Amino acid sequence: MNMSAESQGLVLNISAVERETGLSKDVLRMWERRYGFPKPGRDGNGERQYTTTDIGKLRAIKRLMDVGLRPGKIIGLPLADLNTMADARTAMRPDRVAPDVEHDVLRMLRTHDAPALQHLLANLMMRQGLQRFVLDTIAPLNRAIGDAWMRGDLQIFEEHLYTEQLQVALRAAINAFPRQPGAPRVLLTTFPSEQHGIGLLMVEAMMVPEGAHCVSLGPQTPIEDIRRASLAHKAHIVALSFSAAFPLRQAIDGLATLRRQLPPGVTLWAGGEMTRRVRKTMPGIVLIPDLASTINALRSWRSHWVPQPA
Amino acid sequence: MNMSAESQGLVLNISAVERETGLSKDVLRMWERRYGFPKPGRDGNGERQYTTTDIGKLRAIKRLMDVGLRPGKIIGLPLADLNTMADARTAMRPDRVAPDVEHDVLRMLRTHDAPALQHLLANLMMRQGLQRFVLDTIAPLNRAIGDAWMRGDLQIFEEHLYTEQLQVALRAAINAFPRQPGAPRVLLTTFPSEQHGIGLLMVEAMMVPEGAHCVSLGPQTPIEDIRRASLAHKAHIVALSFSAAFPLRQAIDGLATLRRQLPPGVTLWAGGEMTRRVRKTMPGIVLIPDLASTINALRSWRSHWVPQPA
DNA sequence: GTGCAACGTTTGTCTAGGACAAATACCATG
DNA sequence: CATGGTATTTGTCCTAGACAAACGTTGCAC
Repeated sequence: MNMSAESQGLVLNISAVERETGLSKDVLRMWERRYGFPKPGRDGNGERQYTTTDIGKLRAIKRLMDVGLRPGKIIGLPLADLNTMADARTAMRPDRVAPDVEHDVLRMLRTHDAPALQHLLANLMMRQGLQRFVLDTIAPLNRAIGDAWMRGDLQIFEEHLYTEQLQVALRAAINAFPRQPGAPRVLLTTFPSEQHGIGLLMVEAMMVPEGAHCVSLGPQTPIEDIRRASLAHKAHIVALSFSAAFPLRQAIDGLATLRRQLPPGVTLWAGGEMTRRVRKTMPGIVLIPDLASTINALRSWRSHWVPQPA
Repeated sequence: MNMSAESQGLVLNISAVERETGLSKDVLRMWERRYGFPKPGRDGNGERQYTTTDIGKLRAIKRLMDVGLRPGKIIGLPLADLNTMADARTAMRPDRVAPDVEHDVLRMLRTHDAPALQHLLANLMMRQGLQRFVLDTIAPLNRAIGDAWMRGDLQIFEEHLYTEQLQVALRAAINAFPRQPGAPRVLLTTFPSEQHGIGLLMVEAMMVPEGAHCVSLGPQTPIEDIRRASLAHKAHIVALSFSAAFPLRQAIDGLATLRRQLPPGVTLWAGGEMTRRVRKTMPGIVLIPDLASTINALRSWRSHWVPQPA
């Protein structure tokens, strides 16, 4: 009778879990059938009642999947092991954001203090310069925010608030650079099934100080539209961004198709976490494994490019 | 054999329709069972294949539902009738955005030209002033964008682009006003099941020029958190925003609960399209049926309010 | 070793109809 | 006119089976 209730006695229905974890109802039911986790209790009406403990483990799994691991390999592991794996991944990366900055940002997000966050971001940007700001502060901060969400330290809409404020800050900084007409014109976008658009803005922030003229189409542009836009803008480079979990085959097929559709003189770049999983060599496609490489790739392009006769 | 293929021969699976219309897969299947619409063809594997014509009608139905109509009443009507109803609604409203502004904004969205849109919005705002900008330009523009989406003139992510740019413009304008310490403190948010947050920003834009000190929690704040935040910020007014389709009973119950939890000295406002559907009188709750009323409500509050002894 | 095709395995999404509760509309009563 | 009860509408959840896309691995050719 007085068995210890789940911490705080909170139960969530399957919709709430879908919202909290980003895993579809179908997937949640399927995992229960196949792997036996999560195995929620049922209410009087036979409907699933998930616990906050379930949410924690599901989030950890989701986060590891987002960096390429497969659910079957990790779903049986205890939460502690999952956290160990996630920690190992973050420890692997040399770039860590200053602890006090991370702490401040999390506090502002939890109190929904958008103006303060905006002020902090602007301040850091002015101090570091746009490129270092993106590389040294934003990239690791993104990971820190993701980890905080996994631990349940942030609500999903608090993560959205972060993304939104970051976009405001980056856009303002990018717009502050004057457009140089003679510079290489770069078309930025993602394939239709790619959700994450923040990477585009970060790439743009890396390139604009180098004197590139960026045209961002936003995320999710159909291949045919990419082709048309590249012609319309007379782009020299078409750059696509892929998040870590993007289906490899779909990316390779899409890139090959796009490569065939683009004029040979147009350079095609593929960047983002996904590109580290690529083993094949793809003729006519330049892989950009991390943000810092963007600058080298641009300089390399400049040294090889021969102005085309109109 | 050579029967006319659907216009452009495009077919969409149920996931694509969910994404394009915002109607869940369950709802799409249920409507097919109950009302016989939409009745998609099937591919070799028995999976539903919707046509672009289906999408058009589904969007029209969704849009009319979002203003309070029920699906059973309208799902049998031909598309022309649905459009007539939608047009009648827009014609009813006296506020229409200037046709050339609407045209320009749609063009910029279709070409994904965020900087141009930003420039246009900033320009209009400077010319009209913040309050008139919100009332005369943004409110009708929002409806125009929604209608364009219904007609299929805009992709879903182009609508998102609009929302995003609008937020940038409004936030910048709001931040430009100095914070007056002695003014009434207004806490702005929505209930957890309410998705639409842009209304909050518009309310804030209406109030800040009146000298109010607004604290926006963003959308989806649990009732208990609203209570705590109102105490923490010593709010004089707590203002909630509800979109047109918000479940009436849930709003009334939630408002009654919140009213009981808040100190009697704190004024409780309920605004947004939904409030026009309210018939009951709710003691201790002020209904704000439209944006323009915000200013009157604020002046009324000022004239009635007696400073509380600390 | 490197590149590539063919295979088995893993994984997500789709299908069907049944059931029920939340939300609403309608109607009667104070 | 306001409140409360009843009928109807409507969305979400349930089970369990099926299949294709994505993945990793193996074997073969260079």
